[in-house]
Amino acid sequence: MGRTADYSRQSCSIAATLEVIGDPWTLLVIRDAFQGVSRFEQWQDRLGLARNVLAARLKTLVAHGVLEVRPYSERPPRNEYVLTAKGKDLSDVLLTLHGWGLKHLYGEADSGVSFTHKTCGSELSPRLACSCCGEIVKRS
Amino acid sequence: MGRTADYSRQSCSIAATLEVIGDPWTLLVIRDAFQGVSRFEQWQDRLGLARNVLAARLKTLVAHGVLEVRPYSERPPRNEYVLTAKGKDLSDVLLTLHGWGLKHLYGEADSGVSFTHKTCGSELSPRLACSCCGEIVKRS
DNA sequence: GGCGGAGAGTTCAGAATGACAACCCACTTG
DNA sequence: CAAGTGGGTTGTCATTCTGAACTCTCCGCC
Repeated sequence: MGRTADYSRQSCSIAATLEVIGDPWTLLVIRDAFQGVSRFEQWQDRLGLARNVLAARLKTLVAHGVLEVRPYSERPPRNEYVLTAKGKDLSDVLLTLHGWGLKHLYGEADSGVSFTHKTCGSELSPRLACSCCGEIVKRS
Repeated sequence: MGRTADYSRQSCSIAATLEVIGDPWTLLVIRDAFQGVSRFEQWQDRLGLARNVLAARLKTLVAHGVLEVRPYSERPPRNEYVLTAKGKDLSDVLLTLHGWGLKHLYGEADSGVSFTHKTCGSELSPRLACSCCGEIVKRS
């Protein structure tokens, strides 16, 4: 479902990740999930995407263990979708995308969403650090 | 071109970033660019995507300033595509995606590609740090 | 000089998705 | 009891992707 592209022969964890979150709208669904959205109608209102596409995206995210279905009413059947631990780990991806967009697309301003680093209080502009030695990573 | 989805009304730097790199194949094109691929035929061989789609992706990446065209032959006209500074800044995005896939999809092994942190020599498993205070970011 | 081949695309037809709108079902509220 | 709400499903139509063939320009070779 989703993308027509078939990344399967890549055997690469980047391709594998894109297999999960690379469909159109998927990362925005996850972004909104981080902002507390958990119901069908809320996503539909905020994103304005087609309902069948949203239903399909939620289904595959659940299938991949990124979201979890949590029924909050039996009759009529009503579901909430909440991030699993696996899903919450995608915060890094979102923050990195946000950081790049902020730097290169919005000229450090006016980004719509923003994240603040609670510990130091500044607008978060993330860098990658090596989990082994803690040093900020530079590319060669 | 690419995705049918229209993110434009989102006014969010995540959506804006996805507008640039969210099309199918685009991030894999960039991944290969980091691994030294710079010519049409090389991408086509490695990714196995349709030639017209590759042509379209290269064109929009150039239009967005992620790649730069560099002719290396006048007659016949032959172009190379190389990452700009803006494009190179996407390394963080790739590394983050890689890290997530490694952790959640491949169980810390067998990822196809790998990145090594030159300074400390270990397999890189990146964390986000606050560029202001250097602390590893935790989400709330 | 003519032939085959490489590189970088472009141009089709046909298949698979995504978009949009309408519809359905089970309550709930006025 | 009629209208509204949440959460979808179904259907049709437009767009995109795929795959394969075709172009164009040069290069090397016999």
